[in-house]
Amino acid sequence: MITPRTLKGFRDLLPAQALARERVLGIARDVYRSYGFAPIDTPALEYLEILTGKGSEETDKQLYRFTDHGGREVGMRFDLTVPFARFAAQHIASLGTPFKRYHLATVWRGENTQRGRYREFMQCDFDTIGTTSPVADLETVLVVHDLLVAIGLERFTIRVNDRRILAGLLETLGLTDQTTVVLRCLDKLGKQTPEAVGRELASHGVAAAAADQLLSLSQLGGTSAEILAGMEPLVAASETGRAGVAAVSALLAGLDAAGVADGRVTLDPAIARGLDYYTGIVLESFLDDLPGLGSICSGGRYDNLAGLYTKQSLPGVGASLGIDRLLAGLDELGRLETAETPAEVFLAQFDAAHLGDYLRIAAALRAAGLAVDFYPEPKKLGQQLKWAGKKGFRLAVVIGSDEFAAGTAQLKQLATQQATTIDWGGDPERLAAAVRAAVAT
RNA sequence: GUGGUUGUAGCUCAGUCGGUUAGAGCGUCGGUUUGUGGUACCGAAGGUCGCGGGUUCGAAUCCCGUCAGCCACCCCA
Repeated sequence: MITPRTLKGFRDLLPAQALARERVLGIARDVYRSYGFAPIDTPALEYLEILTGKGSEETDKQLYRFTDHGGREVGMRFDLTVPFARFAAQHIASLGTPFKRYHLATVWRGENTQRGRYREFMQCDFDTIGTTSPVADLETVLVVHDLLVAIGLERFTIRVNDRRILAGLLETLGLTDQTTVVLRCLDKLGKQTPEAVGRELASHGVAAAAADQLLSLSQLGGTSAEILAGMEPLVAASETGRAGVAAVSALLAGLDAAGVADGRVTLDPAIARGLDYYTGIVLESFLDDLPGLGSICSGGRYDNLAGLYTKQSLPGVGASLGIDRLLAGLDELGRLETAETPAEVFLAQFDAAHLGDYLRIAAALRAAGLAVDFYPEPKKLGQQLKWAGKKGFRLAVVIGSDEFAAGTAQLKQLATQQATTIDWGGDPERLAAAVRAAVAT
């Protein structure tokens, strides 16, 4: 006998979990579409050379890779952005720019697992390429905001920053070639003390005076206006830095103009992002109640990514919802729905002699747009109802020989056990209309 | 990948200094006069004690390995 089991970091989803995931996927799809993003798909496997060296050394290590039966070096995608860059470079001639796409798909990373951190998980990406317009940056943040609101989150914060601000300071300090290292160090400020980060910077050869300036930039606090004011003198000597500050300032103003509530999006100079390819604005999103979970939706502007595959300039900006991490967080917060059925209506099989009537009724209900589960056995009604209640149906339709004779039906709200009797006179369409009204309440 | 920690019925756990057929609650299934569920009563099923070795007369209990979960590092969704 072979032990049934799954690989480390790979999971089965039971109906309740799969329903929750599909629900959020549907929301993401709807929000992305509402901004005009179009769906695409790409293969799970790519030539290894497409995937390596694009994210960072770390992602190269985490890449699932193998040699296929034809001797090709193959990798499994570890995110959706790098495959998209390849996709864009390959198809841009027929796509035209600007091009907006979304992509909901599974990715794989061979790293160590933890809560909300798996080796196989889904991402919900959306990106706009072919434009450097600040409007695209603004729209990216708006989409993330709308998405988190549509999911039903109330307590979340989107933190934004612009990499050019730090890049400007690094330029001023003559540390441009150490950008990646410095970014990684500063990214830890949420978890480590400034002193510890300062020591780590020093260990990488950053002079104390320079480290002080970097830390003071990253630790700027207060209102967005105060943070912006604090940034200006630090980057005044750098055109790049000034551009970054201006971009963030314009972004915040745009969000305000778009009606985004105060506090939903905050300027956080410490947000830097580990991936090498970001060049402009960066954003991360956190559940206020679970800061330790990490970012559930992150992104930014990357103006050089597609340059690895084409000479054509393809700037891009976008973000990605980590749906499995989000669901792990919602589960921990007790915010996941427990229904194990996608159907709202339970049709009891009361009297086997009326099987044909039940089938006609079920068909009429389905034709009316309702999802209906008809119980397959004429079991004791109590048992059928108990089963229906556990599965999470909203409404039970109970029609026995008495009801058939009288042309009535009992509609029972399973959550409250409240039952009402309606007349349908043997007309399945009338019954369907009544059931639809009952489900809607 | 490195370090730490945990692993007993579907779930949450108990198992005393290693000692005979491993327990509880919840859940599940059946029943409590053949038309109505979440409360009550009765009964039942369900465990290779993660897996594999070792020590021992004897191991769920000790040792080693391995797999998996969690935590930190790392990195990120």
